Amino acid sequence: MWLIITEKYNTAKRIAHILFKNVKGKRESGISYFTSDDAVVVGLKGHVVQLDFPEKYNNWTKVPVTSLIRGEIVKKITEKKIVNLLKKLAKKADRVTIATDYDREGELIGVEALEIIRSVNPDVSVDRVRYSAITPRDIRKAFESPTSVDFALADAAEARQIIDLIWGATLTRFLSRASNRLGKNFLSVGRVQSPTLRLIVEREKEIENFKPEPYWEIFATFEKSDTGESFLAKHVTRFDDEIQAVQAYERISDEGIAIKVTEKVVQERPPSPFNTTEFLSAASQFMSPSRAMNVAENLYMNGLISYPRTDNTVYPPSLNLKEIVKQLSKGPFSKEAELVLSRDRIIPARGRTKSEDHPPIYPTGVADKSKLSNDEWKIYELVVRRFLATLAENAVWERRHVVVESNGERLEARGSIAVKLGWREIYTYWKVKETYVPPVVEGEVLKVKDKRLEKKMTSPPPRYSPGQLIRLMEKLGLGTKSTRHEILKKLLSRTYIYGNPIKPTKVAVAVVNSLSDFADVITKPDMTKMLEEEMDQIAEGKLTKEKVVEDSRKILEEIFKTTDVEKLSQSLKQELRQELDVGPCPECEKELVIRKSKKGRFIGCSGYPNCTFTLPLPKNGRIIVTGRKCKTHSLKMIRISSKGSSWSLGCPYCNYLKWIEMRDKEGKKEKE
DNA sequence: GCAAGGTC
Repeated sequence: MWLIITEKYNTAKRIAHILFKNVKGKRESGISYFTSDDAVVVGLKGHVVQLDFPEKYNNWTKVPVTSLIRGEIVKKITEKKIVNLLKKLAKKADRVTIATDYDREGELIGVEALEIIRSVNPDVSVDRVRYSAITPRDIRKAFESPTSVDFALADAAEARQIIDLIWGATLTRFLSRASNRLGKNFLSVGRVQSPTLRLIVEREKEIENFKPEPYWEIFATFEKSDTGESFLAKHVTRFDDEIQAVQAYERISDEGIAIKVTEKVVQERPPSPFNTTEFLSAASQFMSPSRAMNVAENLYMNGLISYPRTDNTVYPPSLNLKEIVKQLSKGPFSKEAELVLSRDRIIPARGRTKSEDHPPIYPTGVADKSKLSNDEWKIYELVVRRFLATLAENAVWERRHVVVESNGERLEARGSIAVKLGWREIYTYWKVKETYVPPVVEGEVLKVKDKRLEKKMTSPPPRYSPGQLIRLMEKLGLGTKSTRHEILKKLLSRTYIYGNPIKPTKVAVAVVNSLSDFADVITKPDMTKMLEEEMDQIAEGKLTKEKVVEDSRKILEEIFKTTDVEKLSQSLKQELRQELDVGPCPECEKELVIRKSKKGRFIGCSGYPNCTFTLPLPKNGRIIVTGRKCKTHSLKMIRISSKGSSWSLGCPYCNYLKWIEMRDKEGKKEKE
C-alpha cells in the first residue's frame, strides 16, 4: 500500500483527485481520508505533536526556574485521532510519500508524521514530493520525480521549537514568580510576543513624553475676478516663530498673482492582490484580525475564497482570472464583474512580494448573502471587491497646483478631481477625496477674499491600530502569516493591551521594563533575525541543531548568572503595585486600591481601618486600570476585559453613583 | 497555568 501524507485535509482531497481515479472518501474515528486502489491519502492538521517539558516540571513554585534551561524535552501527541489512524495505516504501507507544504515548517511536520510511521513500520521506503501550487500540472510534475526528505531543514525548524520553548517557559515562569502572579494571572514572555509588546509600550512612552510645540499656518481664500469662483490656499511655509508668522500674515495684501500653475492628469493604479497581512489590515476596519482570520477560514472551508494564509501578492499564471470574473458576474457582484469584463485586456495588478507558497487571496465561488452570517458576508465582499479591483482600470485624476504670490508671500493650493473612478468604483473602502481648485492662468490677478492665521500644536505619533501593528510585525520579521493575529489575541487575553487603537496596560509596561533590564534580547526583533540566520545555516549543513540550541542555552544561563534576581523582583513588584492604584479617596484623599476579599473584589481605601470608603467592582472579567482620569473625581477609568474583548466601566465612583440613582428610582416605582 | 508554529 502507498501512503501519502499531506499537511491538511483539503490538500489530501485535492491531491487524491488529481492523482487517482475512483477516489473514495473514508472516515475512521472522526478522521476523513481518501483511497483509490492501493493508495491512501491522509491529511494531517499541521503539527500533530508538540514539544514540552515532562510532567515532573509542572509545579511552577517547586521546580527551580533555571532547571528548565537544560530540562528534558519530550514530544507530546496533540492530535491523538490522526496519530492513531497514521499508525494503523502505516502498518500496511510499503511506500510512504511525504507531501506536506513546501517550506521549513512543512518539512518538520512531515518528519513528525514519518517518526510516527516508522515507530510501527521501521523499514518502510520513504520519499518526499515538493509542489508550490495545487494544480494538476504542478502536482503531477512533483509526483513524477519524488526526492528525499530534507532532515537538515526539519532540524532547523526543530531548533526554533526548542529555543522558543526554553526561553518562553523559563522567562515566563521567572517573571510570574518574581511578581507573585501565579495561576491565570501569569506574565508571559516570548520571542515574538515580547518584541511586539515592546513596540506598543514604546509608542505609549513616546506619546506620554511628547511635548507639543506651537506652529503657525496661514490660509487665504482667493477669488477669480472673471467667474467669481474661489479657492483656499495655504502659505508655503509652516512657521515655528509667531512674530515671523504675524509679519507674513500682515504682508498679504488684498490681491495676489498666480505665478505658477501646473496641471497634470495622473493615473492611479489599482491596489495589489491580498496576502494575509494586507487582508487582515483591510479587514481590521470591521473586526479584529483574529476574528477576520476565523471568518476567512470558514469561507475557505466552504469553497468561497482561496487559502487565506499566504505571503504572495502576485497572481500565478496558472490562475484563470477571466474565468473567475465570469463566474462572479453571475452573482451579487455582477455589476462590478461586468466592469472588469468590459476591458479590452485584463491586466492584473501585482504587489511586491512574489512567493510560491499559495496564490493571493481570491474568491473561488459565488456566495449567497442570505446563507452567510453578517461577518462572513463582510469578509467575502471585501475579498471579491479587492479581487475585482486588482483587475480593473486605473482611476484617473486631474490635478492642479497653483502658487499665488501676494506682496512677496507665497501660498499654494492643490486640487484633484477624479475624472474616472476605474477600480475605485469597485473597491469602495477607500474614500475618494476630491478638492476643487478652479482653472487659473499664470499671471492672473486674484482677489484676497479672506485671510487667516492659525496657531496649531504639534501632535504625538498615533497609537497603533491592529492593522498597522500586523503590518509592522511583518516588516520587522516578527511572527508569520499564520501567527501574527494570534499574537495580538494573546496580548489581549493576557491583559497586556486593550482598546483600539492599542494601548498597553500598566502590567505590560512593568513587564517590558524589567525584561529590557535583564533579558533585553527577547524584547527585540533581532532575536528572530539571528534565529532565522542560524536556521538557514542548519538547513545548509553548516551548523547543527545541537550546536545552535547549546549556544542559545548558554546565553540564557548567562542572563540568569548576571542578574540580581532579588533586586529585579523588588522593582517589578513595585511597578506592578501601580496597577492597583485607582486614584485619591474622595473622603480622605489617601490612595484607593483594588483589593480582594473572600466575597470578591472591590475598591478600598489604603487608609483602612481609619477610612472605610469602598466602591464595588463587577464580579467577572479582568480589571484594567487605564491611564485616563475622571474629570470630577480624579479616579482612573476602568475597563473590564473578558475573552479577548473589553468594555469600559468608566470612573468607578460615577458608575457607583449612577447605580445608586437607578436603584432609588426603581424603589420609588415599586412603592407606587 | 509556560513559546511559536502549523491547522479547524
